[in-house]
Amino acid sequence: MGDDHRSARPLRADARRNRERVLQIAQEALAADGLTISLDEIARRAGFGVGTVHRHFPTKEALLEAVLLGRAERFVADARALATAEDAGRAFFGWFRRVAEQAAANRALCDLLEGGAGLGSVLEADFADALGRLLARAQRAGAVRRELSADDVRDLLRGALAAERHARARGAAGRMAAVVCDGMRAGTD
Amino acid sequence: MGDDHRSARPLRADARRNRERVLQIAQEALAADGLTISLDEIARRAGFGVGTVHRHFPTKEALLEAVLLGRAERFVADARALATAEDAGRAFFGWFRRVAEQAAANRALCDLLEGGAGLGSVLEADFADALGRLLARAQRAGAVRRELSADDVRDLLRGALAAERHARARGAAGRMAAVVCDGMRAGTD
DNA sequence: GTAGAATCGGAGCCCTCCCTCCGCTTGCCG
DNA sequence: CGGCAAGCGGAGGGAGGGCTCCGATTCTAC
Repeated sequence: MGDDHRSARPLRADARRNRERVLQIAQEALAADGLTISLDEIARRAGFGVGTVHRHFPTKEALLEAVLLGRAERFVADARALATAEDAGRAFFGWFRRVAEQAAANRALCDLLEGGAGLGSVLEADFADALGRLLARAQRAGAVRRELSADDVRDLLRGALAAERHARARGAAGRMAAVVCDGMRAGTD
Repeated sequence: MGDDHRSARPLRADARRNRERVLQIAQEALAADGLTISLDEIARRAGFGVGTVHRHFPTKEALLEAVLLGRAERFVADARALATAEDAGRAFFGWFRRVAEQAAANRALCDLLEGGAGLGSVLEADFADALGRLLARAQRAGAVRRELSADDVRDLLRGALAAERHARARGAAGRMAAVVCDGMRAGTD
């Protein structure tokens, strides 16, 4: 559901440049400071007035969507691409760790995936679906414990994200997600 | 460090009752809604004016401390009591799971333990110390992977907490922390 | 070069929070 | 019971966040 243009006339050249700059700065600011950063602060960092930010992105949510939705969708696409991978266990664990590690590098993305249906309940449904398929195959292949449901794994991903986010700040990236993955493996205990 | 009274004269009977009631309602409200609940809302639920809440607890932080510090300290005491337990592995994992499960039942306690040094940097130090001892013994006993540092475990606890908190809302309490514990066990993979 | 449309800046509105202040009420001691 | 300190309620100050509005500015078609 749409940005805007396309139906109306194209943006003026300077406006298009400014829009790009807002997007760029917002992306950096969100990655560094998370979803709670204020639009005033983003405008300040970009060197614009608040009005300019609001004209291009009418609400804060619209800006978040423009910056983050694509990234989150990539995780879903990634999961779908692995739906028929040879090694179902490898596919599942690889995806899980990749999501945890990549999201951990971006505070806003973390906030988004950790939170409930904060942004895009549609995306959340797709995400759950893709995760469910990957999990089911991995379980049939005997690589993941049978008793874990898709909701369990969704919550474990939230946990891995929280752990990775903090660990990353101390230069221990990747290890926390690995521990959680080992916990999900079959035959442990 | 100190509530208040004791040095001054004792509270008037009605004031003491009211103080207890604020504490009681605040405890429930915080458990249900987390650290971000407003003092106005707590006052409203207790049936008092904001002024009354602020007289008994001069700042929001003071109220949080009165409600939560004791609970968090119990975790530290619990860890210390287990410092010489027979089975070091059992002691470590039991403690880890207990913290994750009990805190998961209380949103504010979760927020507190997940966040950095939000409240009581002294407590945080004690907490880290107690956790470190429990971990070191469990590792010497071969029950926990050697490569995990105390900071790693602290972050994994944050993760387990986040996972448990969400899982609890769907009636899957305890399972998430168990998975993380299995991931920390030695000899996996 | 110029007129007019598109864009911009940021003051300012509204809302939510924490906290303070003070006039009114209430328990308590003599 | 009377007086008064202790306690109470809640208006409102100050900070900060989202969003709007409109005069000033800048681009661009002609």
